[in-house]
Amino acid sequence: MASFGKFIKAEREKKGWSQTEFGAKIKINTPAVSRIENDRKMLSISKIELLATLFELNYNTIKDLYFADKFAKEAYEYKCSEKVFSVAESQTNYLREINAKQGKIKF
Amino acid sequence: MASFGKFIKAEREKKGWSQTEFGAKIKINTPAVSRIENDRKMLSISKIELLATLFELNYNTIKDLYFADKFAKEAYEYKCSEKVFSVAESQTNYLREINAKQGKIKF
DNA sequence: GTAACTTTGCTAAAATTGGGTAAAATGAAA
DNA sequence: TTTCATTTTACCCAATTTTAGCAAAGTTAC
Repeated sequence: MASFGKFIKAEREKKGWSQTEFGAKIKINTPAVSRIENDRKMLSISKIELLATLFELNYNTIKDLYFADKFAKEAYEYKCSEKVFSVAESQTNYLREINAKQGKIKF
Repeated sequence: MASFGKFIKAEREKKGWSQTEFGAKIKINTPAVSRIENDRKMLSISKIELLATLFELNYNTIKDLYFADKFAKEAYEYKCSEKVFSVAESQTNYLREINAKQGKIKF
């Protein structure tokens, strides 16, 4: 995946929709679609579920792609090292773990 | 690293500073330090360089830790799968690659 | 040239962010 | 128990960021 925007463009074209047609389905106008597809702006997270439905793809997969894109761009912008994601991953695992424990304790 | 906030607290305590003393050094007040250390708010990215200097640690390492924390929290909040970071990593690598190529072409 | 499609410049409202103050809460020592 | 140092919380705010809108310009294909 080059970017989330490029992914959206490819899926839209697979469906044979113009930017305007696609935009009408997700309730944004053509210029906004253009900016999203060209990575000038991000689509709102609130529309990801509708997007998955329109493209007939798994919601969680799309959501992952969305955040992966977001993180990648930020990591690139701030010149993070390649280690940043492994650190992030272990921390996310830790967060899941302690919150699972706390959930159990409360129960 | 449990979180960036906990990392800051540990380093501060190693130096024997109170939150108030530490806050004076980075020009934020005690309640703000408390929030940052307890992961209620993020420290501004603009202060990361000063932070590295105060803790006598490598700037790029601190910056990585900062973003790793940010990504981890977001990935956790939105229940991303464990794959999100590997996707992000390959995209970041791709971004570096195409921008290196473009740099060369322009040159 | 024309029509369909896409992009850009400028704007705006809403949301987010990182911090402040005042006061409450906590912890340790006497 | 009291006191004092330290930390946390409630409430607030200015600045910034964000996604989108409109109008118009630009591009592409026929």
